[in-house]
Amino acid sequence: MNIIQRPKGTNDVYDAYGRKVLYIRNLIEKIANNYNYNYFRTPTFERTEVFKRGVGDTTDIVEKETYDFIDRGNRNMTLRPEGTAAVVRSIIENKLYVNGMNKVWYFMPMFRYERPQSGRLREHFQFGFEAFGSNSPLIDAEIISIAVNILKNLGLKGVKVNINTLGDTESRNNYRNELKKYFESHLNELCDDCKERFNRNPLRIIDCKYDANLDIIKNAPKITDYLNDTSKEYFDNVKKYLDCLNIEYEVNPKIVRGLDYYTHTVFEITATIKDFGSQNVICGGGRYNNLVSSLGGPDYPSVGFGMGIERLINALEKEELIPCDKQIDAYVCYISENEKKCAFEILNYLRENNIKSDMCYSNRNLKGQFKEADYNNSKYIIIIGEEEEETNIFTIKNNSTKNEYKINKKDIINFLKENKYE
RNA sequence: GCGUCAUUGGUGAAGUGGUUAACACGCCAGAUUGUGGCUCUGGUAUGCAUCGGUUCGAUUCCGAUAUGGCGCCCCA
Repeated sequence: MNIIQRPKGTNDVYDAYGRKVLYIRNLIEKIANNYNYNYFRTPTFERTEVFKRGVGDTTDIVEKETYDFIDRGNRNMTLRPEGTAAVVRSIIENKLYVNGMNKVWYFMPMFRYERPQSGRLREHFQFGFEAFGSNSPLIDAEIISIAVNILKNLGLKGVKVNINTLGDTESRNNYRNELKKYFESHLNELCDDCKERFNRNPLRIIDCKYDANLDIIKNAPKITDYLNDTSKEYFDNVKKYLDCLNIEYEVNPKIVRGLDYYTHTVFEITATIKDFGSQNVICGGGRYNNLVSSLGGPDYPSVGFGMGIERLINALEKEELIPCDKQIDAYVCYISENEKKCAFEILNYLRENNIKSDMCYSNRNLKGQFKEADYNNSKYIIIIGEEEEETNIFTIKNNSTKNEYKINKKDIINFLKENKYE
């Protein structure tokens, strides 16, 4: 075993990939500001119970995918497998529910003990948006529109929202009982997984990919037939508001989501991406009106979504939609060792004036320094020799046109700023 | 967790049961001067994921382990 090898299913982030992560993060931050959502962060690990009770201990995530450990104080801890339950815990502990509404976004690593694949890691980053404290279908539409907006801003085509409702508690229980009744007599026709689901979470049988073609699944009762009036009206309003935001969606009664806390609206977003394998769902979310109270807080309805960064970057790379070139404004070169100090001073002067710049710190000749300038993709090269140091008039070379200019020291900043996009 | 395929330098890779592991890119040095990118010359893996086994001899064959890809389950 090689200690230099990173743990299974984890990633080192550097160079181009790092720039891609920051590019997405910056965009999210901007959009979060526009929608007035506040930055949120929770600890990387929580007491295991937070996720067991929050996410639901019949879900696969908690049943077989959590990263659990016992700390030195003998406490059961779990590395955060998803954001929502952790944020909810924090909302309750800090009594943020007194604020009425809390609109928050996060960007945090998540951990799931799984067999890795591309777009599926043991440590992956997810960002998400959560809106607490409103029962209005407006906010469901807002949350969905944020997700759609982000994907469209990134340039993805064919962004498609698949939406469904699970109804309120009453509707959901009615439906659940009806499903149990329905499947009871057909139990032996189902796959082994579904037999297990029958006891724990019969809704998930509907979503089974293995049994999807069986007539019993196709003819199974539909949630839409078991919604009470308030649930039906709620769903209609969500759709109405999506229409008024011009968001394209498709109602898909099969979406039930793998997390137990959802009520009413659930949705998944896909996009058209070349050669994308089984990980084409890049965003998932929904409403979870009972989660805050089930973790010991007050009645505090909420809705939110999560998106996986690595999967998103995969998609953008396949569609060639993500910039990753590096660039600086100026690279300072010196002809001989004598001018090194002068170069360092000029460099500092540039940086104090918000010019993105650098110089060579090892003892390379001019040729080597030019190479460094190219490596850093510098727009300009400033050359300092004996003459420049004496006269304070510097040679500035545009690295794409190769034109050279003689510029007085006090005019350098203006020159670089004005000619930045030349 | 199941199935399946893979793993050769910084990167892309060729290749073989037996002397120095091809080629290309990249990188470094020099020709090269106060101006590079072109060209030329030279240098760049005591090493073929790891550990065992078979063998006179293994990077090549076999096994285990590790990691990665794809499919399934599930999910972001």
